[in-house]
Amino acid sequence: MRAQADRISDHTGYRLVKVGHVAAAAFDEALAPLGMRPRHVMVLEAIRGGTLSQQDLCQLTGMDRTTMVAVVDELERLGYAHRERSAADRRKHVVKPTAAGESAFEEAARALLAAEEALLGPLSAAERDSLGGLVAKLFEAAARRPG
Amino acid sequence: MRAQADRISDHTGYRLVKVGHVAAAAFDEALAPLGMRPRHVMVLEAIRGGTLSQQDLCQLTGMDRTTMVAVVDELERLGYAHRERSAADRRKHVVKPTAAGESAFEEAARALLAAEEALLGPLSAAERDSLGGLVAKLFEAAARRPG
DNA sequence: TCTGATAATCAGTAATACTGAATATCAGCT
DNA sequence: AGCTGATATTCAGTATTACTGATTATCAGA
Repeated sequence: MRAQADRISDHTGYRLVKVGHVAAAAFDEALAPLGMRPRHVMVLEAIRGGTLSQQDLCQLTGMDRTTMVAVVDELERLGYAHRERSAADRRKHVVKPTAAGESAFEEAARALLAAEEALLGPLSAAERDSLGGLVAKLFEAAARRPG
Repeated sequence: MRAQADRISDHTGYRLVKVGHVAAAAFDEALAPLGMRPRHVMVLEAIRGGTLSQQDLCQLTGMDRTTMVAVVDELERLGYAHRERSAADRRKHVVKPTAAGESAFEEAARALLAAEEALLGPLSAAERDSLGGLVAKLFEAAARRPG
C-alpha cells in the first residue's frame, strides 16, 4: 500500500528534472557541430513557409524578445537567415531563411532526431509511445498554467 | 506506420526538456517560503543519520564543490546546519543538521511532495506509476553515461 | 498632428556554474 | 623527524544565461 519513495532522488519529479537536463545537454551537443543550439533550429523551423516577425517568433517559441535579437543575429552571421523590413509595418523585421538555412535546418532536424533516438534508446517502441503520451499530457497541462 | 511528429515542439525529447523546466520551477516555488531551494533540501536529507563531509555531499548530490560551499553557508545562515571539523581528518568539514534543520527538512519534504502531486495531477495513478518506471529507466541509463 | 501603443535594439543586472589558485591537512616514504 | 604528493575547503575571477528598463522608429486612431 506504500509505494512512496523515501529519498527525494527516487521521486519521479526529481528524475523528470534530471532527465530534462540530460536531454537538453544531448540536444546541445548534437547541434554543436552545426554551430547552433536548439533555439536556432526552432526559429529556422518556424520561418519555413510563414512570414514572421521577431515578435511572432517570440510568441511561437516562448523566447524573450532580447534573446530573439541574439538568435537572429547568430542565424544571420551563419548565413542561415536574414532580416527584411516589413513593407506593411516598417517596425517589424521579417525573418527569412536562406537556401543554406533551409538545408541547415534539415540537417539539424536529423541530428536532433538521432539524439532523441539515443536518449530514448533504453525504451522499447511501446514504452516510447507510452512516455510520449504521458509527457504530452503533462506538457499540455503546464502550457495551460500561467507560467 | 508513420508516428513521427513533424514539428520539433511535438517531439517527446523537446517536451521532456520543457516538463523538466516546469518541474524545477515548481519545486523552487514550493520551497521559496522556506528560504530554500531543492539543493538545500537534498543536503538536509543526506546529513540526517550519516556523518558526511562536504566532499561526500558533492558525490551524493552531484553538486560542484564550490556550489556546496555556498549551500552549506546558506544552511548555516538559516540555522539548519553547522560545520564541524572532523576529528579523524581535520581537512574535512562534517556537516550536521540542527534540530531546526531536521524539522525544516520534514516541512520541505512535504512541500516538495505537494508540488509533485500538483505536477502529476493530470495523470491517473496508473499513469503516474507508468511514468515513474519509464523515467527511472531513462534516469539510470543517463547515470551510466559519462555525463 | 498629437497621443499612446508596438517592434526591435542596446546597455546593464542578477543568477548560475564553473576554473584555477591558495591554504591547511593528510598519508606514505625515507 | 622531514619531505612529497594528494585531498578538503575556500575564495576570486570568468563565462553564460535570461532578464529589466531605456531608446528609437514606426504605427493607428482621435
